[in-house]
Amino acid sequence: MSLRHALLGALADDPRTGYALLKHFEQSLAYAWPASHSQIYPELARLQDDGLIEQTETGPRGSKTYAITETGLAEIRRWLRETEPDRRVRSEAALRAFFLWVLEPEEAAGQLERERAYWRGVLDELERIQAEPTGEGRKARAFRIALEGGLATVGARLEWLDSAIAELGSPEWAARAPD
Amino acid sequence: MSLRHALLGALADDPRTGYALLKHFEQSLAYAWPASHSQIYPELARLQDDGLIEQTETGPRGSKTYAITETGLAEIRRWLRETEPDRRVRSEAALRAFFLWVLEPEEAAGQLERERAYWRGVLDELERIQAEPTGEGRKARAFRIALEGGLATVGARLEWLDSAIAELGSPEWAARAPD
DNA sequence: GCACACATGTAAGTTGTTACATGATTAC
DNA sequence: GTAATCATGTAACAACTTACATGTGTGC
Repeated sequence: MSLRHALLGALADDPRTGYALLKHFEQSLAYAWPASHSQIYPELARLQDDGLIEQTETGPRGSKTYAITETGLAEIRRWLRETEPDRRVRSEAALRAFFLWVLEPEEAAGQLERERAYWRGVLDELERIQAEPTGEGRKARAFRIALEGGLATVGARLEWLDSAIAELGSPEWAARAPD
Repeated sequence: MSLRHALLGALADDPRTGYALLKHFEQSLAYAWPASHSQIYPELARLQDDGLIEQTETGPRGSKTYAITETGLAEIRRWLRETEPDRRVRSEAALRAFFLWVLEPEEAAGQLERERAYWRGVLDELERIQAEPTGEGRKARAFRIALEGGLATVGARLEWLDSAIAELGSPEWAARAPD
């Protein structure tokens, strides 16, 4: 039920429309918990049914603004405090690394170079966000902490890719028989 | 269809029983793609139906040993070469960082300390695996590269947790109103 | 007037989780 | 004998993806 709590957390931050939540997911939360509109809208309806959020406004083009309720705030606090985080991480990119030996070294290195280009782009984007001016409250500080987590992870991945590409280019790989 | 290719990759490495694959997932692949027995066994049956793997042996206690076929090997190569990796990463632990401000600073710091303890354990385990002697072929080298990826990621996460915990303990957090 | 971004929703299918279910061998 | 581990499977449910579907305001 992470999506439920992700939405609750985003609305605890500030009342937002469904569409604004969708954009928020695309821009920042996507790095931790990607979600599409077809998941978000029905879940918002369920959260409202359960009294954890309420619709406070109807805007132009049928947009609906939701705000978290007291019950909802209690629920996200309970989730953070009382439930054990599911620490499993799913990453197809990491999975592929295990099977690099299936390809010839040059081809494997080529794949990793594409990965590097992609994650460089992500790092640039995160650094761009980091450079933007922010407030000084706890919310802004927490956001910056989360952002630093993203930067650390992506930075480490890039360093790893550099060394992995170098290793694939070393004579040991090329010289040796497939296994 | 990542599970399918994860199984194919593991069997390309070596023929294995379903149970051995399950253990392999728990021990190494889990860091990239967790999977349970209730997903693995039916998927093996489907892979066999599709001719990508074949059962080569029936062992004690009804265990079944599978080996990859030529078709299966071609399929994993095709997957690695021709399909774009899904680079989305899902991590509840990372998600929770965005909502740290919802808790009081001391409580939030406590949560991060639990995270730190958990990831230290994972780092220890990965370092233990790294210290084990391995072969020198491409498979062993690729495995070590993947392992280094895990070590880099977990190491970066731990460094981030150290700095985040320090920041939550700083006077700015305690002094300031919730927002 | 037309393209684009805004804005929300549903439906079908796939993937993943949790629980149910069963039986065989090994170590004590 | 009994507990633990080995070994495989199914079923119900929840979560997620992709495709379908529709309508509104803004800028050119």
